[in-house]
Amino acid sequence: MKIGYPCINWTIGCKGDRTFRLKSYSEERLIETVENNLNCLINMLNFNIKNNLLFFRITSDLVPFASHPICKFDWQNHFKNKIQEIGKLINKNNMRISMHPDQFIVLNSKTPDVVERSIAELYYHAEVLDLMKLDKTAKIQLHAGGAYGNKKESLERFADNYNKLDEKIKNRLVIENDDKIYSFKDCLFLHEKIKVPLLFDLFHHRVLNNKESVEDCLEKQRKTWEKEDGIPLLDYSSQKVGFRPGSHAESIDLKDFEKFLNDSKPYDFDIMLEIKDKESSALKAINIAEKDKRLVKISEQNG
DNA sequence: TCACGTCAAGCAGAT
DNA sequence: ATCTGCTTGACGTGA
Repeated sequence: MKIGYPCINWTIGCKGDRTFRLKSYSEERLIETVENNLNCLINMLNFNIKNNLLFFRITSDLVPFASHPICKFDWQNHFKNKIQEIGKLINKNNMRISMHPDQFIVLNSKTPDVVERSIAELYYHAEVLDLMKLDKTAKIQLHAGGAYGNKKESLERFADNYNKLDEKIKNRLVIENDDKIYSFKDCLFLHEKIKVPLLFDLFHHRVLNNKESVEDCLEKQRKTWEKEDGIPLLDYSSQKVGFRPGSHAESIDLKDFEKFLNDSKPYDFDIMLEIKDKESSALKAINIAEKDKRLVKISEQNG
């Protein structure tokens, strides 16, 4: 078990997700921004290593407009050395990495143009991880998409489009249950069709489910991951009290987290804390998890 | 230096 | 029809 937080770190004053307006696109601007983002990523990774946070989600904004037609720049080659350096840092410290393309990426859209642009964006994500020379355990997590009034048909459309994807993307894509449309059970249906690994989002499951126990989901999830995919990934969050169901908490509910750690034995997985205060909650979580025999520690790996 | 309108992209649900 | 949320504010013009 490794624990981490997504994309940005509020402590070190450098977030690595800088972007700019499409209107002000230029090659110089792109280079300058990516340079900044990669340096920040290194800083965040070093912070994480120091604090035993060995799971991290890399922002989709690392290379702004990478999949947009406006971008003709060969950023892959230009930043090859620096990206490889980052990959070495990750591999040396045996860190787990994920990425999460945002809401515009809809593989089962009824609009062919949306699907095409989504695939381009997925390709960009895969390229970042490939350039870092990370193995198949580094994953790109995506929701199943829209419902369009017919969930079954929409899942079948997802499966059809998935089957046409480049291996480069298929190697890394995993599907996550959401809190509005596709429950974990729906994702299992998808897994049966295309054998894609499933990422279990505990919080989404609490909002949208089919009355299955968490243990039941963890058992079924485990079977969707092959050995080379690594141990399963899990998103953890808790409800922001007084806000709409599904609203993410500002900081971690430690009692709930501790209870989940106890209840989830003997399953092993890496946990992404989707909590708004980021590393602050992650550090508290690590403190609690230190008592758990499942936790992988940096000293043990290097020793 | 700061206020504030707007930002590449999709979809669903609430208002 | 328009707004909000999603993993999250922050870019950039105008004064």
